[in-house]
Amino acid sequence: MALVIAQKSELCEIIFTKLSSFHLVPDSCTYSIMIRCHCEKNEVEEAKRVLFTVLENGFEPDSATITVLINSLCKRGKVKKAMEVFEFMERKGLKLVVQQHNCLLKGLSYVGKIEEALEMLMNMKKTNFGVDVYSYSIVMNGLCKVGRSDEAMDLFNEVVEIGLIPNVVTFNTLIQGYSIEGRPVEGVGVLKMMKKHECVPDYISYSTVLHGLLKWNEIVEAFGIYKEMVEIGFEVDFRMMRTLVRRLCKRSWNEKRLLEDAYEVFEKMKERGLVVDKRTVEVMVKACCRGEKFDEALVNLNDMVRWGYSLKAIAFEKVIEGLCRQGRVDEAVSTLFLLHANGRIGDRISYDVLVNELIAHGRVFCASFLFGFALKQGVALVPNKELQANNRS
DNA sequence: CTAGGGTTAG
Repeated sequence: MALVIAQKSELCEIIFTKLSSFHLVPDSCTYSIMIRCHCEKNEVEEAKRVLFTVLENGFEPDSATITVLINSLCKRGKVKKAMEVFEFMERKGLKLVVQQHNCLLKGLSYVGKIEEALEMLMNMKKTNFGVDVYSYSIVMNGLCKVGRSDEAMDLFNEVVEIGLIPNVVTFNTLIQGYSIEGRPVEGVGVLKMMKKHECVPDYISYSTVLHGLLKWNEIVEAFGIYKEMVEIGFEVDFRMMRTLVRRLCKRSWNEKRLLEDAYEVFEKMKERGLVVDKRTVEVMVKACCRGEKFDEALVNLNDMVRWGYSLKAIAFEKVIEGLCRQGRVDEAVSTLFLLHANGRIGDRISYDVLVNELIAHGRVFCASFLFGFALKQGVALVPNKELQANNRS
């Protein structure tokens, strides 16, 4: 079994053929492992042959063995063959247990025969072997995958009605269904429902909800779920965090309060040492400028240059203009040099704004120096009156 | 103490 798990099926088979030289006789458990071994190698016919050998040797193959075989067939979409095994066992007078029925349910859903799966589920209810929560979860998943979450929800209600206990997988299936159907907020509703059913949402529950909300652009809801995840201690996938930051930034243009939320997620990414791509930084800096948060913008520009990222000049230019507007001219000049350290050249507007702001502070000498510096960089500025006067003197 | 089985995401 260890060899099968380690995917060393060849070795497993060699040992099996050498059993007799150790005077060992395989029993039903050995055969069951061999069936799985062949299934792993996609040798279904071989697996079936082993099953027949088991029967010929007078062993009663136990249900776990049959499950492995049926499951392996179903997983590969060979539902018809699985049915054959199924019927063969019934002719032998062996009744199939709920696990095997469940494999078939999954197989039927997998090949798109969801109606047949539903019919089978209804028949299972009538037998002594019955149905369990796996059966329902499987069919619900089949329905969800084809955009029939309402029917999946009907089945969920049936689960509760007949006294089965839905588990985290049952709920996660519903969440996924709503997500792909474009009803992500109902996924949030399922999360709340779980708490009522005393089922603890897991990482998959939250991630699926968050992914759905992001996919359908429910950004404010998404941030709420993100916060819950952080509070619980789940590490949110960095790609989702990146999307969240960008969308919150975009939204903060019209809804100022969202800037803070965006920054919170952004900071968490840096704190976790995640690679923040330059596009996200640019969007974040842009949003900071728009929200007049130049300290934050500047901190990030500094970080980016230090880490060797080459950002678009516009990110710096917006900060320069903003700082000048606030009269923080020294920091604005520093930002200009930061831009140069980043390997780019400021545009005409940045130099214009800086020169004018320096003059406004009465620092004409600095303004002249900067003016000359701009010319050297090939940025053509139109000198204003003060500068001309200064240069004449 | 005593092998092997079925459900959810990106």
